[in-house]
Amino acid sequence: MEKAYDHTKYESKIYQLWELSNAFSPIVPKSKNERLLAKPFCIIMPPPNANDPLHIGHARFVAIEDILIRYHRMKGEVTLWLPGSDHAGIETQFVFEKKLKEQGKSRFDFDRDTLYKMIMEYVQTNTKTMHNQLRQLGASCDWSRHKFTLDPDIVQFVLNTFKKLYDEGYIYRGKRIVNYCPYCGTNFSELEVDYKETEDEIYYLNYGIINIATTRPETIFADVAVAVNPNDKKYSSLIGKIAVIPIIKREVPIIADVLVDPNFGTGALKITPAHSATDFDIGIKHKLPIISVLDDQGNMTNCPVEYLGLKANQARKKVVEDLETQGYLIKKELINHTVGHCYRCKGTIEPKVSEQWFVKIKELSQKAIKLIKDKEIVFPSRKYEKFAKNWLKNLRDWNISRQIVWGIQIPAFRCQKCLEWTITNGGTPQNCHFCKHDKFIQDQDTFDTWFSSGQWPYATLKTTNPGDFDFFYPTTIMNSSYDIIPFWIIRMIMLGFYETQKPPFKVVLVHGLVRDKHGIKISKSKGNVIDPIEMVEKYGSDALRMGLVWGANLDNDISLSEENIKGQRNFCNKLWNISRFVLATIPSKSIYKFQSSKPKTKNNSDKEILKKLANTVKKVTKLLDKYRLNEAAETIYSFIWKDFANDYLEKSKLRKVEAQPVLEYVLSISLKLAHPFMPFVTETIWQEMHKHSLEKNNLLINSSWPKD
RNA sequence: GGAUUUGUAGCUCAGCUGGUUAGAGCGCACGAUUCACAUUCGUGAGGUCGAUGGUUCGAGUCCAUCCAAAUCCACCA
Repeated sequence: MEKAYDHTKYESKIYQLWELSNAFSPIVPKSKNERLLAKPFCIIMPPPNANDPLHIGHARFVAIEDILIRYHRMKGEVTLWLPGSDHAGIETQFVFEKKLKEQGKSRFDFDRDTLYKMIMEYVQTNTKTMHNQLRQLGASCDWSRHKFTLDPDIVQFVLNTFKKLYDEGYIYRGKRIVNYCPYCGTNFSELEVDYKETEDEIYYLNYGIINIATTRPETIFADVAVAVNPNDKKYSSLIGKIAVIPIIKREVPIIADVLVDPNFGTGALKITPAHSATDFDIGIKHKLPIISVLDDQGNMTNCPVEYLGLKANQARKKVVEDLETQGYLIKKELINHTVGHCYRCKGTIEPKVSEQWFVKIKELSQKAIKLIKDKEIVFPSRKYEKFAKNWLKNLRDWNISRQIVWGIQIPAFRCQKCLEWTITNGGTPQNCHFCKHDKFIQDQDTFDTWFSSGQWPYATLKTTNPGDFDFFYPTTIMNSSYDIIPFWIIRMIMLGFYETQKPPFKVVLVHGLVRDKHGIKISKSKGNVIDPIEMVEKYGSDALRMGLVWGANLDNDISLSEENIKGQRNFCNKLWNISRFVLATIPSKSIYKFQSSKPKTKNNSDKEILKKLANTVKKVTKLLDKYRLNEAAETIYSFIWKDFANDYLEKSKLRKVEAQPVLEYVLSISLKLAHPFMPFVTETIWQEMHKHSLEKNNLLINSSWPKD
């Protein structure tokens, strides 16, 4: 063995050794009796987006899940970690369009099929990179069961669920205000809109007998009413009377609604249902018509001819000029208010009325809440349980259509004759239910990516090996960072229970984000990005993994510094050198049987270290069962470095031959304890130890978890 | 406006159901050196656990109030 541990020499070889021995692929017991005795342990990996290399956040979840997986595998449970990748709808299409733009092209240069094929190729290349990166991180997942969200069998499940939801009355098509991005050409869910404080001009306008204030004068042509608060005394005499829209001189009613804030602007609000969410709600309540003055490209329409075709901000300028010359502009002032921006392209979101597919959420979310209340789904962290329940409680109907190509096209077919919709689970229908016509056009929209990933746990297990679903479902643990609880975790609970009448997982293990060494959020613009693969190459996978669980408990965000990773690299080297010391006196050619059971001894320092070892085993086991990975890691670190190396090993130098059995025993148990955290260095040492062993295929990964 | 969380050593953070002199890593100071390891070893400095009250035999831990900070959600004409 060399003087220092050089991870670059061993890591990829060790991973190959595991993969070739099928160590990651569980064998589901065939007979009923065997199955009753076997204990399943299953984690479905949150499928990384197939559009970019892995970032440090992925590395954290890989570390966490791999630690748990290896621990349970060593405990003898039938352990499956199922890897996957996510087509990640809008995200991926956006990343891809950025690449197109670099080549001076756009999505409008291609037809639907071509664009889809191009993105698919791009995604497949990325997926390969991602898989190799997962290998570099040491992920002991079962590659033979890998699934992709656009695998045909997965897609079929998603289509079936949509059809079932439709048949059972959970799906409807409705007019709603959606967050439309004219640049991206699609709408976004509420969660995908960033609200930013913006300084804008607000214009006070004369509407005949009443004055209003607005930041969007270009939409006055879409006004259908003026509303005041019913308790606002200064306007009570005007309710029911008529206001007049400037320039076009259209008469609209003055109505009363509690949603109007009497202290804002003039206390009177122009109602524009097509371009504002609040106005839309008020419009529905008062049965007002909807007039839209902006088309899908964000150009003016349904307005006087001089504004036709202008962009909203151009139109605004011109309208304001005209209002001023015609004497309708009373005053303008600057205000700070929040405006929705597209989280992808950062452009202004245009609230827009459009027809979308919705899932009725109430019943589904109530059942999900009940599963959590009944502890059928357990959140070890109280705060994230509250977070998830709170989200479920406040969910609104779920808009699942997106106006993009990259995704699963919605199986909704519109009859060309009567324009009614027919829903299938994939194929074009034979005849229209309503008029018997046989020509259809399929909806161009695709599903929200979370609608398909929300079905991930059962869709994957039902499409891998026969028997997987029965044995592994409900899965044991779902692990994710807290930021995708609203998008993903709660959707999986709702759809999983809807489809299987069982929770999709028993435990939701939520972890925090990775931050830089000062606790600052990592972002490209701040330049504090930590590339996991760079760290692996520099310090080794084991060091990075330890760094990612070290120092902060799972719930909280973790501050990761290169110094910390370096310190863990030093720990790997410490373990390496302990082994070098222990193995130094072993004859190198003959067959050697290592001390694998607890040695009998009368020596006091022997007894002391054996006792400390037993306590450490007990403590680490308990901590791992409670998901307190940071404390477990620290316990192992401190035992190996302080108790074993600095204390016992130093003392043993005077009596090396006599102490040899204890040294061997403590080393082998230490390797087992450390293996889930630092799989590469521990396996490398194990292989070194068993070079001349009689047992074939003696892999640490397959060994058993220590008991005392 | 609603919800959640945090405040412990210079920095980043552990400390689970309350129980001796409050811990780790990094950093800092001093010292050691052909020893398995300089990716090392030894010694040490450094904290009235955000503040004030309360419960208790006993509070970093539980309760109340206050101060400071963070995150998420809603609204903004």
